[in-house]
Amino acid sequence: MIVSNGIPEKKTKGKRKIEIQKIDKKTSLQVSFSKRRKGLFKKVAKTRVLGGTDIAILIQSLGNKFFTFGEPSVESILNRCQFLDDAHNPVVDERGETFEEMLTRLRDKVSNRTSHNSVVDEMGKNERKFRRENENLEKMKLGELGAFEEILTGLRDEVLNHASVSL
Amino acid sequence: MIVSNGIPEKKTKGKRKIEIQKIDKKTSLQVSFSKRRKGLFKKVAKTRVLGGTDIAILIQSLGNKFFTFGEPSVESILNRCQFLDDAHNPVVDERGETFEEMLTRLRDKVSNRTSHNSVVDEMGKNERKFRRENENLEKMKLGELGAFEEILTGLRDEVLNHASVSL
DNA sequence: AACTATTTATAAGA
DNA sequence: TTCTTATAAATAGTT
Repeated sequence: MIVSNGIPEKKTKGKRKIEIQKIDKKTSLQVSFSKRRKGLFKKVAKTRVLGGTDIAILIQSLGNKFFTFGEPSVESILNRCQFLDDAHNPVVDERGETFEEMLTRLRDKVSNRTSHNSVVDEMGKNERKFRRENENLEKMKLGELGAFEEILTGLRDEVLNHASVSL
Repeated sequence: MIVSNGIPEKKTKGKRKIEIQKIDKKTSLQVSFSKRRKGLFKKVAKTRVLGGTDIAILIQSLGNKFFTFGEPSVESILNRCQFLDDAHNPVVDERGETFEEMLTRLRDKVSNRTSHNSVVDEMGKNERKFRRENENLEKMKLGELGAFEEILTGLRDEVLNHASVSL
């Protein structure tokens, strides 16, 4: 900084305090967004490491463009949130079951209703495939899993009924 | 700040530059996370206003506790993202199908593979139930729906195979 | 949780 | 959009 006459010459006014309020001028808005988005993503990345946490962030800009950032991925974090209610407590259905409990019951129900393990195995295989291919079974909410269970068993019952055989 | 002998006495070492890396000490980690989470949420709120955007952020802490923040709401922003891929374009699968197209094909496929309309009806009934109870079928991405289709048809094929009948 | 020296982010300007 | 720079804002280490 150049000093003359004992008075510091300031090349710019530098950063100044601003009110946090809507910016009317469109170009200013876009500049502000661009800068702050960059800073925000940077801070998210740092906070993730320093806080030992996983973070997902999704921004929808004025032009409806989406900017997302997540580690390990936005998807994986959203998936983990699926079984939490708004108060971040584990979701249970009307039976008071958690997700894992319901999965176990579904398996038991199917295995008890037939001696043909192949059917159970196939369900398991498909379930694993479903899980593996989509990494998203956990995303199904309890209500969805209940409906899923009904579809599977309902379909099986219907098919067996029309085939007129007993497995 | 107290000054004696022309030398400023520094009460603390102040903020110091740190490496962005995993913090081993648990208490330090928690303090760092707590401070940064607060700062991050504050910045999200400011960026939202100054950038004229909608933002959702989800943090899963080490203790698996979730912290979320979103305006207008986390849910609403996630919903808007549901059918966009990572490049934020509409999702289509390897067939080039959209969600609705795949739904239609699934129905046709099932109805063409059997003369027993009851099976189709049952699937439709369950599907409607699935849709109605969860308001969430639309939420399933194409990949999930494909796997869902495979589970249904795979299970049916397996059952029919073991029942040794042809519908 | 509070303090504060310092780092980091950024508003305005170019 | 990118660079600069003075300043505002956040925060690491300490108490």
